[in-house]
Amino acid sequence: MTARAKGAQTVQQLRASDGRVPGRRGRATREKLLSCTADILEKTSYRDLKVIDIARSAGTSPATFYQYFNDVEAAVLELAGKLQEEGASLVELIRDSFLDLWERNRAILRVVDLATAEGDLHFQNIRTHLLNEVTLALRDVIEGFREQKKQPHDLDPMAQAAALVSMLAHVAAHRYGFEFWGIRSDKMRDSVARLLYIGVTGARG
Amino acid sequence: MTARAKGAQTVQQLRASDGRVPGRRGRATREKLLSCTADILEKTSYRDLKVIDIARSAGTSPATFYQYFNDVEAAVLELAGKLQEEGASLVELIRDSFLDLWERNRAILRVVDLATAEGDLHFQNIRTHLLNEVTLALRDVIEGFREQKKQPHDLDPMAQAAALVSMLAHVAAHRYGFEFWGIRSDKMRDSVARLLYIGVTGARG
DNA sequence: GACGATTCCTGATACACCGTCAGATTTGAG
DNA sequence: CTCAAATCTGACGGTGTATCAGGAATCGTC
Repeated sequence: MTARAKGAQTVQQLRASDGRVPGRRGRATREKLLSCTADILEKTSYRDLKVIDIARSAGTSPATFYQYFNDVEAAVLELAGKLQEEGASLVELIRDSFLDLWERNRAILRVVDLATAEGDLHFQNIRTHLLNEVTLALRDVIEGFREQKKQPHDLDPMAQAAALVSMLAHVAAHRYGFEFWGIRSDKMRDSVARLLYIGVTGARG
Repeated sequence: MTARAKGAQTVQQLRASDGRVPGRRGRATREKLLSCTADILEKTSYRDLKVIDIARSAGTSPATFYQYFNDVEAAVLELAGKLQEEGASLVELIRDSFLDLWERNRAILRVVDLATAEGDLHFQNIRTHLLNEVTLALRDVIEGFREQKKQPHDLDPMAQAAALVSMLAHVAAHRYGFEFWGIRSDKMRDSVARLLYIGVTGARG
């Protein structure tokens, strides 16, 4: 079992694994390493993501990698963390861009999913924050409909919202899988939108 | 990138990596290796699942492991394959045991999920077969309600079923995550059941 | 533009795991 | 008991991990 990242690296001041404060060049190679990590993650499985490949691909040596990250997970964690910023505007995307966000970052998001399922707290936080806003926004809307008696009284708006977001997330993650089943993606989107609508408003399709 | 399992091992006759036909003892250690793999998968992350650990834990050597499996993935694949048999009775479990199936095999199922997302066909098939019956069963029921004009005419029953199964699968996979959000699991179950009911029948809660 | 200090990078290294093979050991049928 | 098939393992070359000390580039300053 490898050690997890020991300290948050973006909190106060960016630090290398020793105490150095990175300058222009340092940050550049750091970024390069990150983007190479993302690239490789697109092409190979998470299990086969190796430090040496990242380093090679970035035209540098493994030792350099460890200058900036404690291990591969730390790099992926950082990539995932960047999604949080993107997730801030996620609420507006509910209607039909939710799938696109997932699409653009599917390589990272599936690792987030796995790590979350495996109980890694770092990733769990990211996942939470990423979906939190959507879920909360949905909850509020559902709450409104419940107060209007359009939804059952004993319904928990947060649970309902979480169930709906689960559907969104899972459908997004397995987007291509459905085509394999002979399901047209526009039909899929229809069903998701419809269920979302019904689940939120309590109305019929 | 490691090689994927080359041939199905359970199709005709169980074969070791050379041409041997395993006997009593051989199958025993094979089983032992499998169960140890499952055990370790419970405790450590998929990424850190090492052949040497499995072998040690089974009281044998890495070389023995390779006698029976091409790589770790092959072992996990086999474990996942066993779920297909269990999945055969999955239809009956729709109402409230779906989550339990996931629970009992969560370590393996999350790997199946990841591998599926990463496009491994072996795993994709297992996932497909595992969820296939449920989805098909749901589809038929939905189809029935559509013919009764209880569901919109332009609704694709298969897509609708897939969306609902997505919700089930995702909720099951992240069961504990919801407690972290302060969502009571009985409320969660209520919402899922309700959405499932509405989604299938087209009726209101 | 030369100097020193700081930052950056890498070769070397010790260690761990992978995947393979020849050969030692065990099993069991006759 | 004997022998052949089945089973296991020690040993090995190859690759990846993680660390460190020291060489190379960069920057501020005079």
